[in-house]
Amino acid sequence: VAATLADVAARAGVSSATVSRVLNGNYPVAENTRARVLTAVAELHYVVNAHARALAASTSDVIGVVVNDISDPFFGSMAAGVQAEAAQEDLLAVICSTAGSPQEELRYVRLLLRQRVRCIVLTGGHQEDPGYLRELAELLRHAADAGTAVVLCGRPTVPETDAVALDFDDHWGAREATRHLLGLGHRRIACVQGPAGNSTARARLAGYREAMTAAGLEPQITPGGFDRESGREAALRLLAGESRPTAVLAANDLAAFGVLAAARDHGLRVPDDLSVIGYDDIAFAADAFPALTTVRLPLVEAGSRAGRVAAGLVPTAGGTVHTLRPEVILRDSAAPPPEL
Amino acid sequence: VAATLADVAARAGVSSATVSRVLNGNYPVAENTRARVLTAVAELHYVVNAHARALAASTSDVIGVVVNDISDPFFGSMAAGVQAEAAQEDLLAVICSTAGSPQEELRYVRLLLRQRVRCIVLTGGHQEDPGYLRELAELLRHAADAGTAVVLCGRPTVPETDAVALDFDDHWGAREATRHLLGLGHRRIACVQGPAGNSTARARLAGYREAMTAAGLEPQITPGGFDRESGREAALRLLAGESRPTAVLAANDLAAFGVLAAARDHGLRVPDDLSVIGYDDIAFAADAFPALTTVRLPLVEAGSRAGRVAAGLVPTAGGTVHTLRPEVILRDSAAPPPEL
DNA sequence: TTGTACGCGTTATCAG
DNA sequence: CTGATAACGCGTACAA
Repeated sequence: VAATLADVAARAGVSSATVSRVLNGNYPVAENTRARVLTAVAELHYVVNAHARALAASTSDVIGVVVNDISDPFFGSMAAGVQAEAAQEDLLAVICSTAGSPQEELRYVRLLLRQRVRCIVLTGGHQEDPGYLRELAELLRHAADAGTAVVLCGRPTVPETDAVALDFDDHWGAREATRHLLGLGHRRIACVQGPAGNSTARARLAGYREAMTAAGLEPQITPGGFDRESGREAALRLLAGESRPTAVLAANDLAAFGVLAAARDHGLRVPDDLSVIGYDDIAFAADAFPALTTVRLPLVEAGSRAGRVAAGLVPTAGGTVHTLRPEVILRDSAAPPPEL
Repeated sequence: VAATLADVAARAGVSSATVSRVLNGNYPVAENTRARVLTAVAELHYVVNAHARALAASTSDVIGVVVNDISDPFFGSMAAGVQAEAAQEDLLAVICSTAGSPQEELRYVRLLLRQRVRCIVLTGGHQEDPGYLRELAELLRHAADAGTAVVLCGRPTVPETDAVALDFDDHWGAREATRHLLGLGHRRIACVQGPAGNSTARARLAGYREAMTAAGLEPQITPGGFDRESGREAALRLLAGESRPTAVLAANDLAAFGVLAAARDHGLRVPDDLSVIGYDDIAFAADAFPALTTVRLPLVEAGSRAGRVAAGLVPTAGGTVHTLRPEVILRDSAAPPPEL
């Protein structure tokens, strides 16, 4: 039911090759035949078949973006950055949500590979499982062989691979955030960890650890996650336990929201009784109560840069790693500890 | 550099047809030849070419989703719903952000049409511009002719079109929210409008109007938008003006966050001095200060349903309209007006 | 159960 | 400047 090049050609009284030429404008065509072709195109409501084009030209107009959860602003912001940049080049972005499952991620990479996408952007920290990483590395090498570039956005490089990485310096960010609390006079600073085995969570934890150790303090770490509920549960444990902390560094902003909620449930005022620092600076951090002190990550910018690489706008040596600096944003959720 | 069916066939010592058959499993194949084929596939790292497959079988494995802004949780949630459902069927979702521009929307629909996507999901309210709607309707008819279904998610039906619509009853929701304020004793209730010409904004405004008129009250409407900043500016105007309202119904939660911020800047306590109600109930509404009273929309569910239709899992008569009921969520930002 | 051969809609090469 | 025509990689009747 859809018109083809041949249909248009027949109607315009030319060969299909000519139609192709006026459509792509890459070869000279006489002005009047060009006009005839264009009317035929309009009359038949002709629409190029991207599959046929991709097959013949062996190029695709789509890039793939893999995220944990597209409704999470952390990923949403990066995806938006990628998408915006892709749009500049008339590229389409297929977005895949893995729910944090490495297996799903591998599955999606395979799916994207058979779509012959121009490039695959993997966002967010990876799971530090040797088996998974080996499989991923192998997949990425096959991708490279097949001409599909891979960009890592907000995630460290994958060993034995020439994927370009745009990583956040989370070690630095968490260390600075912890130092800020230290500077305010806190000594009992707890850290709500991110998901076990997540590279981002590990980097943040390491930064926290470094700052604490350097200050001669004992790290106080409790398991958590990157979602609000994990943060709440972790905080509940922390606040109920012995030696309650005077400050909490959360795995990310969502977890920090959970910590804030738990503090409220415990009748603690933030920041008077408890200081809380988040991580990421998603858009809503400023609207939380109190406005969340946090570590800002240039999420959209990272996405844009990844998108530009994906679109082939910037020449990149394989295996390059670019590190993006976070920034501590001072708002109202962190203050000096309560007097004793 | 990528292996083809023929390569695999050669290596396995069979015809390419046989390889195709074992890959698709839709025809009987002898167990040992099947094994030979599979080893060849593995050895050559063969990956199906989705374009070739789509061309030959004239079916595609991708659906298109058009949103205003993927980093906005309103759209992110719907997109997540669609995506999750698509994933069940091994479908990929290409997500396009229009930034609210009707022209961009049309452009993306065209782009998706040439990708021969299975289905296009258009999310969120549309612009009520006759020219745009006419063009859209025409495009959707061509889509139908070409076999591409269209689902409207969170948006009213497009006239002269057989697109399936899943719409929210925003008129009802805004009316109930307003009634809630009325019931609390408010008389001076203002409404921060959404973007001019947006169908969703209009429906919400109409609901507000109806409730006010029924109560014999004068509507107090101020231009706004669906973003935080618009809400803040609108509230600033409202709070600086004569006859300051005791309650504000915001166009959506983001705008409500802006209203809350403006109230803080004015030294007004919410809800003691000013009640605020949002709309959508995005995940962060509960973390705002005070926790936002709002109207919950089943965003993810709407997305899932749209996704199921898109995946062809549910038989749908063309032109059907399903209306989803919102629900007023009582939290802490709305209370009786201050004593005079 | 397996192979042959054609068609899917474009692009690109090569004549003219 | 334009027209044949051969790929592109796969699905699928039709035959064997």
